[in-house]
Amino acid sequence: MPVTVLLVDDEPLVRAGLRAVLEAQPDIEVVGEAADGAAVIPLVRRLRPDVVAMDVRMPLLDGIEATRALLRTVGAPPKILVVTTFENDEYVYGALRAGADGFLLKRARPAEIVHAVRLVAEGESLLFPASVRRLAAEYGDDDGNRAARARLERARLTDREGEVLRLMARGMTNAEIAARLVVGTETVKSHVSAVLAKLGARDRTQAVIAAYESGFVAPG
Amino acid sequence: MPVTVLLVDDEPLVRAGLRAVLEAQPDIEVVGEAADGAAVIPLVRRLRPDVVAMDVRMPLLDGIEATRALLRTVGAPPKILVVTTFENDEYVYGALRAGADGFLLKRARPAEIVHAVRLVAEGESLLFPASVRRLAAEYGDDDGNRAARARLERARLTDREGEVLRLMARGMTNAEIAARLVVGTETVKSHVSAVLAKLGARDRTQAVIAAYESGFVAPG
DNA sequence: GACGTCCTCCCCCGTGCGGGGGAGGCGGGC
DNA sequence: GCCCGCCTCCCCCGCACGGGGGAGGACGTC
Repeated sequence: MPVTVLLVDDEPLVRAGLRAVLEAQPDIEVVGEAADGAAVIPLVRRLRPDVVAMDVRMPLLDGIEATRALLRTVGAPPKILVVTTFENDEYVYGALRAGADGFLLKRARPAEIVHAVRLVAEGESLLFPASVRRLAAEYGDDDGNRAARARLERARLTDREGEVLRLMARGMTNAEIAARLVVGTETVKSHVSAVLAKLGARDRTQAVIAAYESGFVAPG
Repeated sequence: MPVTVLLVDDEPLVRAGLRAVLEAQPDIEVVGEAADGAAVIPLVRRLRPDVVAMDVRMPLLDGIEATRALLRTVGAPPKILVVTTFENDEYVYGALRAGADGFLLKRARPAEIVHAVRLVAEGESLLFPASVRRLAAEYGDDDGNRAARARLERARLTDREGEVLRLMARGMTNAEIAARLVVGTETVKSHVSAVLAKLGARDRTQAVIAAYESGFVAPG
């Protein structure tokens, strides 16, 4: 009995690529595709896939909301493999908290992609090897997944800080951010300082760079 | 006689996607793949494809250098279709100047991708419709391609300015950039001011944002 | 009730940044 | 020959920024 997979990504090219890679395996079958998160639930109900390979950044309903919705509304939900372009994608951790079973980098080699699908299908939790290893090495912990998640939770920006960082990444000054959020500039300065500290950034420019590099904000 | 295509991209997933999309067409045949620019020339000599679909950002030899090398060393070179993630990618214009025949966004729909390959195979020059239309509208010119290229040439950063912007996008202060380039800080300030003016940015943070948004620098 | 977290706002203070000027040298193009 | 673009460096000046420190109120957890 083959592993059945549903592909969810807004880029047709990525779907075609995943389909080509996965269908080359005799024990994996792609049973459907969706271009946005909103279409996922009815498709899962109908197709009952073992695994959903889901992009995090999508129109209408993103991967986090789609994951949450799936686990809430579908009995015996499929395993959810979050597909992303960047390691340390802010959204990925959101998706993991929402209940996703693992994530996968788009730049992974076909063999890794296949491996990841098989692993989550078997019920294993999976963070992308490279980033897990790096984090484990960095914090001297051998229980990679759990430690990595915990650490990333601690360094996590608060809602307000994330909001401020997003506005910083749109090129706004502290005064403009203050006006937008209807608070004083001193408040914004506090949040900015917290963001800089948590991100290890020296100034707002470095913070914005970190936001782009981590995928916290995306170009385009 | 089908159109023969050689795929050049460092991401296996993108190659698989392009292959799946193009091979679905009876009149298009993918005759080979390469993962970096360095492998292109021998492959072109051997396979003689009609079209090379080439990523701009690649290890070893990027799309610009590969394009230049192809046109210089191969008799009766293939048509070159540059594949990119961002519109207004700095490298794309470099590739066009180097002699590429058109460019194509990765997020294009399969039909557009197929269309683009057919078009350049027939000898048409092609810039991605959306960006051409926007530029044409913006500058009130109906000769889209030519005007767009000319405009982008004028607003183009000088070599030094581009170098400075790249270092700005790595979070460096003016003093650090000056040390790196072995010039005075006043010189760097001049270049930074020029960059801000040409990019319409208010400060270095906005300039770095523009660099990311335009694909001048890429995350990851 | 005590504690922690988050959001809010306040002070002082040094400085990197960017604007507005100008200017010299050097190369290529007309 | 001349002009123009580019790279280099210089002056003055205002200010947004970021560090350091503190503090109050709201909310939830234990």
